[in-house]
Amino acid sequence: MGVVIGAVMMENSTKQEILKTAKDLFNQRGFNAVSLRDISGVMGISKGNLTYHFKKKEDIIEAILDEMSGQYRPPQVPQSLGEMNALFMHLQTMVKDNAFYFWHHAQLAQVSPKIREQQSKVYQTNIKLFRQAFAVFNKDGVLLDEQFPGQYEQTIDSLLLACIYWIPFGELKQKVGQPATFQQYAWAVLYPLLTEKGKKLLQEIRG
Amino acid sequence: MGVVIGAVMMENSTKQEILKTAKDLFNQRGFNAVSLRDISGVMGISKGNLTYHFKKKEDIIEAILDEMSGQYRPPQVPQSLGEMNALFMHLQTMVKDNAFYFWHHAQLAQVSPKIREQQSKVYQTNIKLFRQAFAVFNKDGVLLDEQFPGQYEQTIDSLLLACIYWIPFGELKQKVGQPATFQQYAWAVLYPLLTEKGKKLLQEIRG
DNA sequence: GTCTATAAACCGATAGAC
DNA sequence: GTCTATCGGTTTATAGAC
Repeated sequence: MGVVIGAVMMENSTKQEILKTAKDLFNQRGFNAVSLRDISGVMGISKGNLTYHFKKKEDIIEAILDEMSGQYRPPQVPQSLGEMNALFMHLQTMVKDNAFYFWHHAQLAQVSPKIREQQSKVYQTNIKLFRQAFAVFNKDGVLLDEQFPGQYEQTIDSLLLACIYWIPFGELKQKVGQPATFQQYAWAVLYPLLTEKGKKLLQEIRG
Repeated sequence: MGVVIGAVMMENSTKQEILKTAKDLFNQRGFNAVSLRDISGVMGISKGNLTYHFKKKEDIIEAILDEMSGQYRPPQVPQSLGEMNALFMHLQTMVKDNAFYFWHHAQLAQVSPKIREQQSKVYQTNIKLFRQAFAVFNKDGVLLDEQFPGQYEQTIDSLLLACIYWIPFGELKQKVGQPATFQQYAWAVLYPLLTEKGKKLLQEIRG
């Protein structure tokens, strides 16, 4: 939508170009190190033109996030450990492609209430997804019963925490050893909760 | 050291006062929302005086971190699950008292290489600590053997990840439910790796 | 040490000409 | 839509009086 003909196409192409350039620069230099002048400079347009399309830096980051969440297709509830593994890989790719966002996740929540709201919404969506998946796995006899009240909930939180902060944590590790993938963290947390049946199934999936 | 008599005491007291005020403001308003003018204004000193002691904002944050790591006593390797629980509570208190640092953990790594270096050092220290603790627990028969190569290592990473990012993650959760403590996350991750003996011991400790 | 005063360089943001 | 010009605010830095 928006991309129709001639003049209208132009309208959006500059706007889209700004978002693309901004995202690239954020990924390269970090959100704080990128000024509006940098973006317009790289693009070869004037700062005035840039602020015509986006009044504030805040508006740019919000537009990028809107685009991100627009592209994001809420995945189906995984019905098997194989589908769970696919979900982990999907999340990992998504995080990698939007590294700057997860690098600045905490800070961006402080930038605007809208971003804060969106983060909260994504968190709620994902926690529901995992809750349902855990219920399925437990019913299918691949996931152990809760060993104490709240175990599932806290395990899910550990998974989401690892997903969100995997990027900056990996950077922290870098000098010590090669950073693990999110997939590895996720299965390491989940593995001890699997039944014998579940463990065998996982081994088949991951080789 | 440095605090001796008269004039010499004065030298450091202003410097210390700046660090204390800056840290308080960072905790209250967030690192980015605090200007040098804010700090000098709250203290009732001139900006010129502030920049006499610290040339750049970067220097202030580095000095605060130096002080933090100076105060930090590297704990003994926990020899029992009770001592492990005490370590978790100690870490939790430390994180809470320096909330601003963990809120901005990823961003501060980008501010200066020195901070990045210090974070990496702390990470290395802690990973060693947990490795040794895990070995002790396994020898004492309260921790299961590794069920796959790297399980201990990745479990430790999950613990450290939760420790570092517990504060911003708790803020994200806030609207959904009451945030769990770091202690809760830590034991939720560790519990499934405990032997029956270990699980019983833990129940006695935590009630 | 502490203060005032000042200036350069940069930032986000706005107004108005074309 | 795009541009130039400009504003107020910030960090950073320097000078010099007390």
